[in-house]
Parts: sequence; structure tokens; C-alpha cells
Amino acid sequence: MAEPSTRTVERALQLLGSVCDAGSLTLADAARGTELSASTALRLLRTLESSGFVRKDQDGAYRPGLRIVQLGAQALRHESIISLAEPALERIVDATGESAYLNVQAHHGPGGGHGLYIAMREGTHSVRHSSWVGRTVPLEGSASGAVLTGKTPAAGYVVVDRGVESDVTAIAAPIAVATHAPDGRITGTRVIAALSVVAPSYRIDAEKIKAIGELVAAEAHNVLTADQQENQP
Amino acid sequence: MAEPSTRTVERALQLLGSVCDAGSLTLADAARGTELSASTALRLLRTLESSGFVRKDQDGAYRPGLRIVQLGAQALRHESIISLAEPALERIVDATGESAYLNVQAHHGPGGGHGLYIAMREGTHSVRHSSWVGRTVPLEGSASGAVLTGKTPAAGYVVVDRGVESDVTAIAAPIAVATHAPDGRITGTRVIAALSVVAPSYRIDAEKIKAIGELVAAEAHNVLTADQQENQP
DNA sequence: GACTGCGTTTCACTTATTGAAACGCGAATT
DNA sequence: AATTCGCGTTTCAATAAGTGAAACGCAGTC
Repeated sequence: MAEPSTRTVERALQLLGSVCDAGSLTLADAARGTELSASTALRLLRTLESSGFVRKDQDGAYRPGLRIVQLGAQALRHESIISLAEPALERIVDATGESAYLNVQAHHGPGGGHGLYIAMREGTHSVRHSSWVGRTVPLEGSASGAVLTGKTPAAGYVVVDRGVESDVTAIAAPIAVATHAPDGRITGTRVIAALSVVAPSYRIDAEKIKAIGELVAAEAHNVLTADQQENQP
Repeated sequence: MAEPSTRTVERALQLLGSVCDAGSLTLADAARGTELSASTALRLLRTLESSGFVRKDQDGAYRPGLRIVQLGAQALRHESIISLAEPALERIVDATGESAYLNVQAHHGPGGGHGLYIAMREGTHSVRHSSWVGRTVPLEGSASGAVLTGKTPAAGYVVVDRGVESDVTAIAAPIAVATHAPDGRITGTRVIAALSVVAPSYRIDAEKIKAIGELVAAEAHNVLTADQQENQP
């Protein structure tokens, strides 16, 4: 059973994704973007609309609907990893003044893996890196991406200077859980999230990088050690 | 054309909603909750899963997926009304110390209308009302609900003491846009959102209510007056 | 006035969805 | 141990449901 999924639903979800990615999309554009016939796209968008997942603005263009906002916010609240990591984010910002983030590996869409920001805390410097929850970054070439794909070196943290974004240096460390065999033996660890700091490159030197790296690694390690509850990536 | 929507997609979205509402749902429960046969629910959930909208945790239960988080966060960012209203929320909190919210009317689901929190700012008092973005409240019996359904009295704000929530008093005022006829004449106003303050009832008296009400009404009125751009409910 | 592109509706084709039934499994019950 | 129960899963024939080409009206544009 390779693909026992329902084509109609897949198409509708694809359409929904397109609308949310674009922010605002006309029917013809949506149809082109998903390679659907106009009539099919119209029918599916109408269904999405009647459920509140998209809406039409006064120009007739489709936009993300409030249902998406609601479900997304609900889903975020249920992510236990976020509440566990928030104190760490706060401590990191307090100690460094730089913006701190929590990333997980996003669903494997086409075009390679991506990381997803699911929590953040802005730095206190007036010049600071600023991203947002819901943003995705390629795993390839980013510090958090390296960490999420298990490429953390022995030092315990990854540094990427001017990787996917220019002028900034990212420092990331893994939050990992132990994996168990059916009989209970520990078989290894699996990275479920990355804690990272992103700072303007001009502001930090090798010494600062080392200090931040060790801090982030220590905080990342402590996120799950104190209170080991149910948590999934 | 009463309902030219696709049943399959409707069912899938319903399933998605169930999973997000419950936070965690077993296949059998999801099937029961949506009155679908187990095989159909399984097929649809698999499709949702392969698109990242839901995921299975290690117990085999379905949970909201990261795609939902991502799209929801994206959608929130595109809500221009939020960025326009945020300064107002901040000023209200600074002036009153109480939590301030921005609500819109959620998609009309079954069971009457609901309001949806799309932005908030927590108060500064140690005892304060605290809700969250994504939460819904019934329009019936709430201050913001009255405002959103156009029932704002001449005073410009609505006060509800111990309405849907006990021990708190809610004060809400409408953010409205002018509606135009095709020829450009103004035909009336339409409420697109509500600005509200929710405070513990014991802390505020008639005098304070009046002060807050006038402040909220003034701020709500100013949200769209200074900078009139594209904005839809 | 001809043309282009959009949103929309219609309709015959047939594909893709459907749900009952059956299966294996583990847990709770006898 | 044997039994029952409910869950997740697979299979499969019936047909309900989704599909897309075509045609339409409409607004701009050339």
C-alpha cells in the first residue's frame, strides 16, 4: 500500500496550503499553483470556505480563514514542549540579550526538509534578529537544521555564520529524548527540537560564541531532564 | 445551488477539527465523533497525516500536526487588523493594568455564533484575567459578543458583569468600518472586531467601569481612523 | 469591435470513495 | 485457558461522488 490516500482531500489541503502561503490568492492563481482545473479548484475552495478554513475578501480573492487561526492556536497550546522550553528561552535572552528560538522539524514537504519556529523570545538589544512563530527555514545550511538532523558535534552545539540568512550567526543545540527498545533498553537518542540563538554577526566574537553555545547546550539539555512527561516531536 | 460542496473534504475537515479540539483522539473516538465508519475515518486521517495536518503519537492517537501550527501562525501574521490594534491593546493595559483582548466573530459553526480571540495583552496585576489566542467564547451573553453582533448602546461600549465567566467583568467596544454602496455612498457601518477588557469583578466599581469603557471605546474608534488600509473581518 | 482572462455553471463519464464484512490482536472478563 | 470485547486494519464490490472540458457572461484591454 503505497498511497492509499484520498485524492480529493489531498488536493483540498494543497489548496489550503497555497492560500495560506500566499496570504491572498485568486481562484485562477490557486488553480494554476496546484495544477487543478478551475472548476475543481472552485469547488474545493468553496468547501474550504464553507468550513471557515478560507474566506473571500471583498475583491473576491481567497484568504486564510479564521478556522485555521483557531486550530493553529489550539495546536500550539497542546505542544507541551513549548511550555517546557519557554523558561529556557527566557533565561537565554536574559543572559545574552539575543533572540532565542525553539524549532522542530516541519512536515516533509516537497523541496527538502524544513525547520519550523514554534516558540521564540525576542532579544533585548535594539539591533536584534527577529523572526516569528510559524516561519520555516531550510534544514540545509542552518544551525538548527544541523541539530535537528542529528549532526551535532561533540561540543554539543552547532554554529553557523551567515548561513541561510546573511549578517547573522546562529547557534543551536539539540533537545533529545532517549529511544527505547520494546524491552525497555535504551537504544539511543532522538532529537525532537532545537534551541537556538540568532545574533547579528558583527556583535559576537569567538569568545562570545563559545559562551552562548555552552549556555544553549546546557539549557537544551535541561529542558527535558527535570520533568520527563509525555512529549512528541 | 444550496450545497455544492464535496463531502469527502467536508468530512476530512470535520475530522481535523475534532482532532484539534480534543488535542488527542483515537481513531475509534474520531470516527464516533464525526459519525463516520472506521474505515473511512482511517483513510481520511491517513491523508491528513501524510500532509502533516495531524500526526500519530507513540500511543497511536491522533494529534494536531505541525502543518496546522504553521498555517495558523501564518494566517495570524496576515491579519492586518492585529498589528493595527496591538498598540491600542498595549495602551489599554498600561492605563488599566487589566488584560485586553481583540476578538472577531468566528466562523458560524453549529451551536450558535462564537467570538474568537485573535490577539491579547495580559494585564499587570498579579490577579488578572488570562485567556489565549485561539480561544472561542459564545457571542450570547458576552460583552464582546454583543459588540460583534451590533448591539452596542449609545454609550459606545458594553459592560457584562459575570456573563459567560463568573467573577469577571468584561467591557467591550466595536471596531467598525463604513460600508459603501456601489456608487460610493456610505450606507452604514459594519463591526469587524471588538476590543475588550476583562477584569476581576471585585476590583472594579462603577466609576472604574465608566473610565475603562470610555478608554476602550476611544481606542477602538481610533484603530482604523488614523491609517485606513485594506482590512477585512 | 475583437480579444483575453476570469469566475462560474453544466453535464456525461467513470473514477475514486464508500461501508459492511472479515481479520488479527491485545486487554479485560469469565 | 477460554471467551468476549473493542480497536486498528485490510479487502472488495456497488455506486455515489468527483472530475474536467466546454460553454457562458462579464470586464478590462488592445
